[in-house]
Parts: sequence; structure tokens; C-alpha cells
Amino acid sequence: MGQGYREVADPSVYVRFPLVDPPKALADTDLLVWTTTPWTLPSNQFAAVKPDLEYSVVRVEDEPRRLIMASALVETIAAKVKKEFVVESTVAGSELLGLRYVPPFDYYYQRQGQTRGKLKSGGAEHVAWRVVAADFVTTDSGTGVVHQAPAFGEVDFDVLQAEQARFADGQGPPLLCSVGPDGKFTEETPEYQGRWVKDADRDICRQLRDEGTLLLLDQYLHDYPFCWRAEEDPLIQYPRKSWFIRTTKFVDKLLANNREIHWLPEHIRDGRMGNFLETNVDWALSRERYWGTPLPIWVCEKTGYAEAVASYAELLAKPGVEGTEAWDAAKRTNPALPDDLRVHKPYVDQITYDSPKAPGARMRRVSEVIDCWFDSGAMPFAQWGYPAREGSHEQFASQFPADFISEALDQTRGWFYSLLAISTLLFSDDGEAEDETRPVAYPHPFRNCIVLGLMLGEDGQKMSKSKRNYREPREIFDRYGADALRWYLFSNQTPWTSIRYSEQAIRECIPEFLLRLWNCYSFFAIYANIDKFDPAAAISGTVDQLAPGDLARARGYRPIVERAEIDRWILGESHRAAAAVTEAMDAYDNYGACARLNEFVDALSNWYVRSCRDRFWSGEMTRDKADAYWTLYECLVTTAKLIAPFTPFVAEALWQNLVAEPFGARARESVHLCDYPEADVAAVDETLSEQMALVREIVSLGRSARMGAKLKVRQPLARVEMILADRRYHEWLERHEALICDELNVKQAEIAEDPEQYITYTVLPNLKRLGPRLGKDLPALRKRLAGADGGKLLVELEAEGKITLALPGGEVSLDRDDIQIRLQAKEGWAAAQGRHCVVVLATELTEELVAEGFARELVRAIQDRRKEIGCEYTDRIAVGIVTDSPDLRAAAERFENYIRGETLTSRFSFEPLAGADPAELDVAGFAATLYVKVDKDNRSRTKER
RNA sequence: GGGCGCAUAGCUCAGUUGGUUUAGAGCGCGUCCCUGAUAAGGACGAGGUCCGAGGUCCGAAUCCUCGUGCGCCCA
Repeated sequence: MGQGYREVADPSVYVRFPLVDPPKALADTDLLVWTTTPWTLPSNQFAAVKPDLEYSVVRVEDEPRRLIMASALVETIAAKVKKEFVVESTVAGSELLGLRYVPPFDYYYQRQGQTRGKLKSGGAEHVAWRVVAADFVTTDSGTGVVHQAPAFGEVDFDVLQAEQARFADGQGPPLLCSVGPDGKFTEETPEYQGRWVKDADRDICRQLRDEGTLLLLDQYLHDYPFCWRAEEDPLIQYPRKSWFIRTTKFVDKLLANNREIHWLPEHIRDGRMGNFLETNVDWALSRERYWGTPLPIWVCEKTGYAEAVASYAELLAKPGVEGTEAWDAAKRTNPALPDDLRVHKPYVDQITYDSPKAPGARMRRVSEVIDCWFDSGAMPFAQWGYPAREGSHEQFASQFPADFISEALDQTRGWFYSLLAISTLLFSDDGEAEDETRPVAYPHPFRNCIVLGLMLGEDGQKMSKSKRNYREPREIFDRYGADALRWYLFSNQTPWTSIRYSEQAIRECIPEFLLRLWNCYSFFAIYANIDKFDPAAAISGTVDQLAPGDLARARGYRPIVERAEIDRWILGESHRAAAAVTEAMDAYDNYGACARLNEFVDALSNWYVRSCRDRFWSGEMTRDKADAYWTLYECLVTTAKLIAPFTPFVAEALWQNLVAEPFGARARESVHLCDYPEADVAAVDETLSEQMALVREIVSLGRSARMGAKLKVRQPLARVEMILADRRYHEWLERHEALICDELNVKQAEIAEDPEQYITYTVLPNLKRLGPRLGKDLPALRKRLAGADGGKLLVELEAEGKITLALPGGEVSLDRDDIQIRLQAKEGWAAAQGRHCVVVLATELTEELVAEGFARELVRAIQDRRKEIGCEYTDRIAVGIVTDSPDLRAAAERFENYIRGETLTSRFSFEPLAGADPAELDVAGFAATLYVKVDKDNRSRTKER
């Protein structure tokens, strides 16, 4: 039936069912019955009440006959009818059971109203139009007396079946149904024959009113199902004969299998899926449609004996087969018809054979086809023709069970279930299985299942073709690239989160990852071109996937251990990333994998390339410069492989540019033909990784401190001091001053000799460790540590190896791992504090530092002009600076060589330059005029510094 | 009506199975920096009653109960 529920207004009718031969207390009394489907009233068979509910006998003003309804609803109904209701007596629902009534229409009643049947328990009873008991009766709406038309409702049908079970075989109530399969009234209801049921509601109500059984006609708003395809067509429930698979018999096995499946997110297992399995009902297998797999059951036209036919060959081998000529004729008419169609409608329906049970009778196929969800669930078997096709056992065994499948949440009852159900039924040892099958270890037919969230449109609503609340994928591809969409889907949320398909969000995810990575590549490409760095020329022979071993053969390629620390670091990071991404993907965690890839590209871009730029700028192809090239090249090639499954086009573009084009046939033609990088744990120096992370934090804090003190990075400073909570890396840091100095533009970086000048120490408990140990004493310890002098405690720890504290609950001894040291910067310094370290800037400026600051301002201004006048990276320029400021001029003279080197200036003067446009400058408050032009005499020379 | 889930910064989302300290990221916004990756890059900041109310616990965004709102599935 699907999802086509809509709110509509239907008639709401309150109808009198006059009691027949009631006890005296209920003389001249009618059951009051409510329904929103008047068209079902002609097929009424019972009225249901709840035995433990209290009912009232009500006198209505000006009415000769009394009404029975649930006491709880008397007021509500009186208000609707707008008449005064007087309760004359009350009666338990159980006392109404068995009472007979006259139904509103006598189409069936006139013939069967007096029919009685033999009960299994002895005695006899009227087969219909009696009050019966039902638990589903409520007082939420209606009257507490529920009209039962078993032909048009599942619970009503259950009531009929329960009644039938009470009677001896063939003696019970038949199913009354005055509606045909076309939804129109049949000849059983002559006045309405041929009319679509919903269209007859109006006239049915009119007839009820004319006959005096209608108490009230009203309107009722409720959700009603409509055809999901022809949206204007209301649906009705209708009894049809169907074929079922008795899945209920396998519930335990379904549950046991389900429990072994790794569901992502986990709650699906016991939640949505587990709950669905626990309340499993038999699988309604057959469909009354044309398209679909024909149900392969042939039935004897005389005896009803049925056979399931396993194959076309088996069918043809049946005795007395006829009807195959239908297919032959069709094939002659249209030779292009695929042979697969011969087992489909209409051809297969022509095939009949001799019944083994009745001489002369024929076996004919039933008319139904199979629910297409069965086909979907049969995929793991049917794709190989298992078990019938030759060789299928081997193919099947090699692919079963599947490692993982993925679909959206709505497939819980769809594909996920059909796969699970068929496989479980097929491979469960229930004593009835065919020889072919035997129990298979759970889980099957899939081990892992990623249940995706639903895709939502731009507005957060369900994507809708009619609402057009989304951008066409093709437009997204054209504008931002398919990889932008892929990366957005992979990296922005866990897969089970419903995804908003938003153009803006897709656009915004590009710079952080894809563009940043591409910038790294651009940087490499620009300078590799300038320097003629050519890996393909440096390596001979086949390079295949360009694995580390292939690179190692390159001329100029030095062993990694011999390279600069930062080279070892970034290559180590690439291996750490490969390991982490692989681990995440093995756990089906694409979100975590993307986060890790992003982290690596960030490290490559914002630390490696950034801090190695001047290595690429140096004039000669030194050993160090070559190392930098090989390192960056290897990182980019590895990255291309790492991102290949995530952003295949960008990955391929990298591979083509970096490998496929330069190496030609010596390398694999596509990154997608390469193996996924395997992390080389030996290449990872975890300590170095931590140390570098620390440097990055220090630099970040240094910049923060500069910001706070309003000291721009252009202004060199004399010194930066660092205070660390953890002394382990002190020595290492001292050796890496240069890196920090360079990034922060300071002359000296050192570990503070007198840290307590700048900071105070706080000792905090490591709660995760101490919580279980101390329990209720923990608050006391926290208070004690907060009140203590952190510096003293640390001295004690240094001297004794532990800190001993007296607490109300006894003495506590804390070692280094039991505590965390927090640093707090004191006021009055240009400082910034992080979790584990504090960075303090020396803010006093000497004349020389100020002058150097000026020089850097001038460099920046000249670089700006270079860009404005469209210089190539390698262009030499002529520069003229005219200024009235002696300080500025002095600084420029003093740092002339520095300025020339930074800006590729070949001619430098303090005069206006002919042929150059003047540009006005403001350098820290001093005015100057700058002239820049390309120095043509030096234009074609290669870069040197 | 039943089941399952979700609710964290303006927006979109993470939050490692309970560890308090400064609850994170991207985008957006603001301020600024850097600039030989340059129609890029970076830093800093503002912005949070972790939906509400109880409970368990030394300790809750996290576990339990109830409520509210939303979504999906089923009736």
C-alpha cells in the first residue's frame, strides 16, 4: 500500500442497530454504532463491544427508542447530536455479549438472519448479527460499539475467524462481501450495483436517514490511504486470496542471524530491525499484477492439487505438456525477443500438463506473480543461478556472505529484510531443508550493513520532484565537480545522518580540502617547472605504481633517514594518515577517514609547504632542495592514492599530472589501478610527530600573543619564551628554535629559565585514574589541590617522585600520571596559554628591530606592486623609493640586500623611475612613493638569490 | 495509536562508550595577519541554560524516567 496517507474528510455516521428479543431491561433499545465508511454497512456481520467497559442505556429527548453506548462517550455524542441525553441505566459490556440486532441493510439478513449453526462446544447459535467481544474497542472516538465488516478490515476479519472457529466445520458465518474486486457493489446489493463504493456513501446515508436508523451524519477528518501512483485514488481494504511464506516459523532464526550482523548505526539491530523481526508476520508473497516473476505453481483444475515447478526444464519434462507453441510463435514474429522471456507472462501461462491426481484434468499455473522484494532478496543466490546452474556453487561460495551492503533507512523492511529472510530460510536447519542446503554460520547473507540516512532537499524537507527543492545533480557536477559532491557526502556527517542536499554546503566544503590539496599541487608544479625537477628523467625503467621502492631508485633521491627532520616528519604523517584511514575504512567509518585525510592535507599545506617554501626558492638544486622536491612529490603521489576512493577525479588528475604523463607507459595508466597505500610503521616516528604538534601549538600561541599585544608578525621581535607543562621535549625544542623563530619572526626562542615569573602552576587530578580509586573522596582531593600552591607540589613531585596529601579519608599518594599540570599566564606579559604550554613574547623594540620592520614593510609593498604590474615569478625588477623620512631611508639602506633578495630586485635606487607609475605608501606612519618596473635587461635570466 | 530515532554555536554537523579543566570542526560573521601557492593561505574573536524536568553517581552532553518538538516506519 505504501506511503500514500493523506488527511481527508469522510462521512461520519452514527447508526442504530435495533436489538432483537432483548431482555426486558433493554426493550425498545438500539445499539449505537459509528463508522466512517458507510459503504461497508451492507456487509455488516457483527457489533463488537469491550466486555469490561461500562455502557449506558440512554433516553434521547423526543425519541421513542433508547440507545446503548459507552458511558464515557455519552456527553461527547450528546453534544454532537445537540439533544439532551438521559442515562437511564448502565450495563457492563459483558452483559451485551450474544445479543442479536437488526443490521441497517437486509441484503444478507433477510436470507440468513435466522440461520443458526452448530457449535463445537455443543448447542447452536445464530451465525451473525450478534454482539461479540473485542479488545480493540476504545472510547477515544465513536460510540464504544464497533461495526464489524470482516471483508474490509484486518481486525474485523480476525473477529470473523475467531467466530468461525467456534462453530462446527461449515456451520459458522461465511464472509459477507457486497463489493467486487473492482471496488464496485455487486448484485448482492441491487440498489447500488455497479457503483464505486466511495461514491455510494452519500446515497447510503440518505437511505439510512429515510429508514430512520441514522442518528447523526457528520464529517470526520482523518488520515486515509491513497494509491501511491494514482494519487487521487482512495484505497480500500479488500479480502484477497494470497500465497504466503511462513516466515513466522523462523522468527527465532531470523533474530539469531540478525544479532550477528554488524549494523551501523548499531541501534538498528535491536531497534528498528530487531523489533520488526519480533513482530514478524508471514510474507505475503503473491501479487496480482502482470509484470513480475510468475509464481511457479501449477494447480490441478479438478482436485486443487498443487505442484511447485523448479525450472523450465522440469516443466517441459512434465507429462502431456502443451502450450509451448505460444512462445515459439512469438519468437517467430519477433526474433529479437530474449529467450529469458519464455518463462514470463503471457507465454508461460499457456503451458499446461496432465494432472497426476485426476485423469484427463490439466495442471494450470496460478495467475499470480511474485512480490518483487523476493527477487531483490534472492540476489545473492539468483545472480549465480545457484544452486541449479553448473559451477554456481563455487561462485556462490566465493562471494557469500557479502562483506557489506548499504542502502537507506527505508530499506529495513525492504531489501535488508528480504535478503535476511530468504537466506535465513534457505540455510536454516529446520529438518525440512533440501539436501542442497545446510546450516551456515551466522551472519548471512551480509556481515555489515551501513544504514544511510535519507537525502533531504535544500529546505530540509524530503526531496521531492514536484516541489523541486533541490539542485539537479548535473548542475552540481558542472559547477563544482562530482568530487565536491562526493566529498561533501562523505566528510560532512556520519552516513546515518540524513543529509541535506544543499548547493551552498557543497560549495563551501571545497576550499578546506579539495582546494587546499590542489594548492599544494600547484605549488609543487610551479617550482618543479621552474627548476626542471623531473622524476621521470631521474628514474629508469618501469615504475608501475611508483611505490617507495621505485622512488628509491631515482637519481638524487636520498634515503629518508638522511633527510631533514621536517621531511621525515611529513612522510611519517603520510604513513600515519594511511594507517588511520585504512583502520577507519575497515571499520566502515568514512567520516573518521575523511577527518584524517583532511588533517593530513592540512599538515602538508599549512606546515610542510608553508615552512619549506624557502627551500624551494633557493637558487641551486642543492641536496636539501632535491630532498624537499622528492618529499613533496612522494606525499602528493601518496595522497592521490589515499583519496582515490573518496574523490576519484581529483585523485586521477593528480596521478595523471604527477605520474602518468611524465612516465607514460612506464607507470600504471590510472591511480584507480593502484593498490591502496600500506602504512610503513617503520617510517613513523611517533615522538617526532608529537614534537612537531607541539611546535605547531607554540607557533599558534605565539601568533595569538602577537595578536593580543597588537604586534604584527612583520615586526621582528627579540625573543619568545616558552613554558611547558611537560619537560620531556625541552631539549628537542631547544634544537628547533629556528623553526619557531622563522614562523614567529623573532630572533630567539627559548625555554623560560624562570617560568614562575610568567605563570602559576595548577595541579589537577587525573579524574579517570583517581575516580575509581578514591570514589567519594574525590571532591575533597579536588578542593585540596585547587587550594594548594601548584609550584610547591611540583617541586615535591620532582624530589620525591610523588605527592602525598592528607585527606579526611586517609593519606593519598599521587604519582606523575595521577595529575595534570595546568599553566596559567600571569597578567602583564604578552602571553598566550594553551592546554600544555604558555608562550611569552619580549615586546621591547630596539632601533634595529624597528628598522628591520620597516624593511619588511617595504618588501611587502614591493611584492604588492610586482603583483599589480603583472610580474612573472622569475622577473627581475627595478625599484625606486622616494621618501622624506630619514628613518625609512636609513632602514632601506641598511637592509637593501635583504630587500633586493626578497623581491628579485636587480636595480635599486632612491629616485623616481622613468616609465614606472608611482605608488603612494604608508609605512608605519611614514609616507613614501614607490616605483616598480620590470628590469628588461635581466628579464630572461634564471632566478638566483 | 504502536515502534525506532533525533534534539549540542547563526547554519550544517562531530563528540572516542560517564572523568568535571577552555564541550569541538567546517561554513557564515567580525577583527587582523601573511603574501614568491596569490581571484590563494593563516590567526584571533564573538557566538553554547549540550531541548525541558526529575533521577542514578564522587562526577552526566553522555546512563535511566517523564515531558515537549521533529523525522522515519507501521497501523
